[in-house]
Amino acid sequence: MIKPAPTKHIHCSDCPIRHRAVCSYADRDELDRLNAIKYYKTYPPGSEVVAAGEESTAIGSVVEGVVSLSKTMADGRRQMVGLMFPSDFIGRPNVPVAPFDALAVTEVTLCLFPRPRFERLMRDIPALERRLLEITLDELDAARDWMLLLGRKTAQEKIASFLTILARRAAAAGDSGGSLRIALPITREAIGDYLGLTIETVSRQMTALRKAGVIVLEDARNIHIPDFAALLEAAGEDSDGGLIA
Amino acid sequence: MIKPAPTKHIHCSDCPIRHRAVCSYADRDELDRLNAIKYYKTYPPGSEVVAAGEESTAIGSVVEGVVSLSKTMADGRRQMVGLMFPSDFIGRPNVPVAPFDALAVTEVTLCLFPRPRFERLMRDIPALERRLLEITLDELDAARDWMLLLGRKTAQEKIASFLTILARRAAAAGDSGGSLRIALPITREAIGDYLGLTIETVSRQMTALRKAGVIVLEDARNIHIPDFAALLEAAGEDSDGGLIA
DNA sequence: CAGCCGCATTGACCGAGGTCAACGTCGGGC
DNA sequence: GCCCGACGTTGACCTCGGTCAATGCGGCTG
Repeated sequence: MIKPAPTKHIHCSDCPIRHRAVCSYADRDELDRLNAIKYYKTYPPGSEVVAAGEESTAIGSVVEGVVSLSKTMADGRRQMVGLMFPSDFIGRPNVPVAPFDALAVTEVTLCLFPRPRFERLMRDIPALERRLLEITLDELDAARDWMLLLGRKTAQEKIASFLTILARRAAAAGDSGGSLRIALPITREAIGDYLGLTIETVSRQMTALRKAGVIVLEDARNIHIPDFAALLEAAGEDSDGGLIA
Repeated sequence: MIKPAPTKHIHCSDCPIRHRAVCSYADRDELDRLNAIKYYKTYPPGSEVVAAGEESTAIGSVVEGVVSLSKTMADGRRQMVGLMFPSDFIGRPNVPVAPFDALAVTEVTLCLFPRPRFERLMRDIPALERRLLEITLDELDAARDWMLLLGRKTAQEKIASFLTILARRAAAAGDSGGSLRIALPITREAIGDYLGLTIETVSRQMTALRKAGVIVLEDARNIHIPDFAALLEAAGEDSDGGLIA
């Protein structure tokens, strides 16, 4: 059994991203073992990573692209329940059957570990399990914010909130420095599924925010934000939270 | 350091409930140590367990009563993001400041552990951490179902879904055997906060379900369900899921 | 017992957002 | 270049659920 060591980030030697779950512990030998058994897989945009109810044989993280997790009702109504960006972790340990669809929104590359192997490592390495708990708790927090958005915010507040999330993510990814620009990775339909709205309402509220001067639409997929505080205001959020908060 | 043992449920000797997180590992000595440092605290109905943004000094589980977790916007709009029943775990390890209000809905008794002590034990006992990961993953799944409900279901489907959740919980708690009766633990206002609706809409849709014969209102807080399949149908859920599913 | 307060129900009305349909725009293939 | 299909925008209309207000219904206290 591996002795737990103080958590510390280390890059997998041959991997383009730092896996949030897998690479944040300090045992070098284990890292090498992990590197040996992982593999990459690429999905074209729009393709299915796993379908709801299907058995998923691998667990891993997003290297490049965007993956949406969504639930669909019998009559076709759909709600997105997760939007995963590079370094996000996908797959539920110990439960092989997926409770939602995972779709490649853009072209996607995943870094995957065979499920049984990953689960055994998780059992052997407490630090890995600890990291996974952290990630899951973060996701639960995000899910709860999302519930407030879905249950109580107006269409315009939903759109503005969505944009603040993307803006913060872009800022955190190091795109800060220049003026604030957001590249929307997803279609209006996917935004609607994310926010519990129709495409028409998404479109109308984007126009409304543009006319109010809160956002500038360079084109349909690229947005400039002249005043982040105004966007926060429109999102109905406590104005004290800055761009990084 | 404690050797991880196969997960097995053991009752804390002097505790009326089986703590999902704390008591599901097999080391007897550790259990005794845990028992030694826990304490009980009771809250009157309507009182605050912790307020959003406040530091929470303890972590533990519900022994008796119901606790709601909810987020509030600046203008007073509120969305419930969790409803905790006996044996549910409350408090986020490693993050001392609560991101939501926790309110005692009924009279509530909690079984608590001082935060620093609990966190140290978590680090020492991998099985405890593993159990907590399981719990958090379950809550995340529930949160995602809840998102589908908030984002895409009609008012009537929301009410019916809420009743199926309570019915399943009641059945799982061993109330099965007789005919299906639900005792609503919360007010119409709290139901509205749970479902993203107003009290008036909650009331109207309850009436509508009653007139449709799906439910029978014994009084405002006690509901009889003559046909669970009909309720599932009204909830817009895949009919294949039975009462226990 | 009266009076009151908190909770629930019901009705009348209205508006935010869904629905249906037309149109614009862009990009890729023949 | 032309056509076609995917994506996005805009308009007209309607419906579901929110808002405001009145009423009912116990339970509790003076």
